[in-house]
Parts: sequence; structure tokens; C-alpha cells
Amino acid sequence: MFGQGIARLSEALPARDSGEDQLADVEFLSRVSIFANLDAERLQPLIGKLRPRRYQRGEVIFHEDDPGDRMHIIVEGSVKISVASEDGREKNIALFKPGDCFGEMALLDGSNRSATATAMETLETLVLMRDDFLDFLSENPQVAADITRLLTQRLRKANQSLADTAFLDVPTRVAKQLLTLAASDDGGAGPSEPRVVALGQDELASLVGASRETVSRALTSYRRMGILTTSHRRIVIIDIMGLERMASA
Amino acid sequence: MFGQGIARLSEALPARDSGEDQLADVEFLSRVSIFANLDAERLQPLIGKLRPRRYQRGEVIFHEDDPGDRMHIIVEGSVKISVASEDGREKNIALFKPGDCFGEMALLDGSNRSATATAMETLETLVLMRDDFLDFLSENPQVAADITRLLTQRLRKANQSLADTAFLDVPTRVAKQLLTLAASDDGGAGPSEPRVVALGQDELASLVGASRETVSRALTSYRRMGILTTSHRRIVIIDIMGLERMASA
DNA sequence: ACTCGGATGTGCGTTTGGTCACAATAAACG
DNA sequence: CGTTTATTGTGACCAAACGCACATCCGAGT
Repeated sequence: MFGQGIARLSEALPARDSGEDQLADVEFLSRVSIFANLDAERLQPLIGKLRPRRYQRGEVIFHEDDPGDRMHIIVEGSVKISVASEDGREKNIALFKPGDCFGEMALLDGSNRSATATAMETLETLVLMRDDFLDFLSENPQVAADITRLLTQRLRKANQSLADTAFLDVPTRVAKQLLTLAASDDGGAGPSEPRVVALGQDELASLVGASRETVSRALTSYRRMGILTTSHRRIVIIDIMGLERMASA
Repeated sequence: MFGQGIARLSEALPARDSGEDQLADVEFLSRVSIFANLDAERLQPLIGKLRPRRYQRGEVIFHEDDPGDRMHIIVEGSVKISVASEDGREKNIALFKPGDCFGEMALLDGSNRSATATAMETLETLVLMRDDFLDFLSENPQVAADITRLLTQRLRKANQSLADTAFLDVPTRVAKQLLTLAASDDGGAGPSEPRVVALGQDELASLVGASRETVSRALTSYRRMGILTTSHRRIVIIDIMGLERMASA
């Protein structure tokens, strides 16, 4: 019954994948949080609706205030979500990595995009259009629960960031942010392994809500303590426990 | 068929309301955003599950880190949602008013409370327990859409606040916050009517993420410009357009 | 009416962090 | 392989805002 479904789908998509790739797609989708509770059977219909797209580093996937008619699932690369001030500066709200989805908010409440999404490296996503998404949602109402879970998690994170910017100074926020980034990167590594964060200082600064210079000074201080090393668009955390100490001070 | 439902319910709740009050309850619920798309028929079963509760000013409805097994709908009074720092200071995340609900996040994703809820004045809520909520949700799947709408709205607001604290100085944030509060208070008033915000300066400060003193100075400056007047736990906005000018500078 | 306590207004020194400026360096691209 | 361009490190200066101190001042309660 499993193989049969795949065979059917392969016929329906003539110019595209082999059966093996289809299987890979289903496997991939089942690791996306909002689809995690669905079995292969239910995910199959979705695959035909997903369109792959590629973006170059720096390319804008969508702009603040644009109407939003699609969501993205990240296959490869990473995305930054940001809002701009009138005078052109930008504040990064979140970073997303493979397996994350973004752009779903505009689908859920019908309003325009409230932020801009930009590719941070060469990016590969799967696009799902609004109507296809809503159809799928009405055929799989269980998904609604996972969506609310995703949204509440994001809301909690946002509230926590709000409190952090109010209470903590820049070096502490930098430490916290680095730990978050390191944790989301390779969750499977040991606690004493060095962890790499591939990120420019300006992007890190925009993420913690500080100037690039102040962040640079914080990093310098941590570097002198032997907690991390810095190079171009790359921070390597050597002493995670030390960084945790800085984050909780 | 309408009256019949009410009659049935009145019997089921012997010591409580008359039929008229039941009608009022349904009417009230239909103005709560997450129930707005349901007809009276569907709302009836909910009424028996709601328990009224009262709190005094300053009383804590729930604490950060507590397990969350219930949500509240505000009938009268207002609530502040806050998170605390280690050293006891607190940052207000949001204020809620009659018709708003709060505490629903813990129901949706099963985690503990991520913030503390405190009554700002004498407060009257309707409590809905987790299981009753989830039952109701599974019998009325349409509600899920309204819940996601509510969550996305709150997420948008949180992201906007995040950007505001990064970009704007304290006086500007104060102006913006006052406009938001004034708008949510009496939406039906004319643009030139003076609007009252009943709020202590310390609470306002915690809301915009600044010290009480700095907020006081901002208010003084606006007072000198004739934009507003201040008294004890009370700010009256006289010149809304003037305040809007300050908010966009 | 009086007193006490919470709330507000304001001055002042100190600190954090932003901005400008520029040097040094590594990646990118012809 | 050299030139250009992004990225990083730091110093100096300055402005915003915090924290402390204290004087009011209004309102609630006795």
C-alpha cells in the first residue's frame, strides 16, 4: 500500500522524480514540524503541490507589506526574517533553517506580509500556494493543532526576546543568541564539541538589537576569555559552558 | 429553537441565571474573537462549562512556570501579562480588556505558563478548563482558524514591538503605546474626543521597556506641548493628532 | 480631618551603547 | 594574481537613558 501510492504519484508527475525521490520527499515532509503527525498516505497529495524554488544569497523572497499568497519550506540554506525602519535600518526577527517553514502567517490570517524574508546563503525551498494549503488544511484538520503549536512557540520566543532586550545588556544578549544559534545548528553534537555559527556580525547585531560595533566588542571580550574565536562570517564557540555563564549573568 | 435551547440550559444550571442572562452570555461570547464565527446553537454547550471568577487589583491569576490547565475570558476589568527578570523586575508583554481571552497558549501546546497574569483592577473572568476547551475545539473545528488568526495577530504585534524597541527612543515608544491603548479603549469615539488611559506610569514604563523616570519625563514633555494631561494612574490624551506626530518621528 | 502610602515630577551623576572614523584583513572577482 | 569589496577590530566622542535622591501630591482608610 505504501509502494503503490508512490507508484501512482510517479506517473502523475511525468517529467520529474523517480520513485525514490518521492519517498525522500515524504520522508522530508514528515520531519517538518507542522506535518510531523501525518502519515505518508496523507502527505502524498501534498507533494504534487510543492514547487521547488532557488534563491541566491541576499535575494529577497518576499517584502514587508506585499500581499502574501504562499508559504515556504526550507530544504537547504537559511533565511532571515526582518522588519525595516523608515530610515532603512533593519531588525532581524528570526532565522530559519532546513525543515523550518516561513511565510505561513499571511496564509493563516489573510493580511499582508509583516516582515521581509531574505536568503542568507544559496537557498532552496518548496513553495506551497495559499489555496493548496487551505485545501490541505481542510482535508487534514489535525494539522491545525500543529500549526497552533508552532505559532505559540514562536510567540513565546518573541515574548522572551522582548523581555531580554528590556533586562539584559548587549554582551549578555549576544551570548544568549549565540547559544540559541549553536543549539539549533547541530543538536546532535556533544556538549564539549566546538560549535560553528556561520553569521556576519552585522546580522548578529541586528538579531540582538544592537549596533555592529558593540557586538564586535562583546565578541572581542569573549574571544579574550577563550570562549570563542571569530573569523569572517564565522564564530566558533569553544567553551560552551563559559558562554552559558556569560548568558546568565 | 433559539428559546428552546436557552430553556433547556436554564434547567441544567439550577442555582444560576435566568433565561435572559443566558442570552446575554451567548451574546457576550459571540463578541469574543475566537468564538465570533459560531452561531448561538454552537455556543450554547460552552456556557455550562464556563465558571465565573473574581480577582482583586494586584492579584495574580497565574504565575510564570506554573502548569497551565485553563484559559480565561475577560468579562470586566483588565489584566497585564508580564515576565520577570531574575532580580525581580518585570516587563509587561501585553494588556487585555473585556472580550479578550488570555492563558490559551498553555492549552494549545501543553507547556507551562511562559508569563504571569495579574489583575490591574477588580477583575471578572470566565474560566474554561483545558479538557472542556479541547472537547469544544474538536466539535467545532472552525474555531481553529480563529485561534490561528488570534495567534498570528499577537505574533505580529510582538514582532512590531521588537522592532520598535530597537529603532525608537523612549518618548516615541511612549507615544505609540498610548495611541494603541487609547484605540483599544473606546474605539467608537470621535478622533477629537479626549481619550483616557487608566494606567500607572510604572506599568506604562514596563510596557514600553523603559524606566519609570524616563517615561515620566516623556509625559512631562508631552504635557508641556498640550498633547495630554496626567494625574494619578490616569492619562488623558487631548490632542490625538499631535500625539500621532510624536509617534511617527 | 488627618495621616499614611502609593504615585508622580525632577535634578544629577554615571553608564551603556550608538555613531563616526579609520585601519587591517580576508574573501571575491576579474 | 592583483585589485576591489565586504567584513572585522578599535579608538574617541556623544547622546540617551538608568538609577538614586528627594520633594510633592493625591487618595484611601481610620
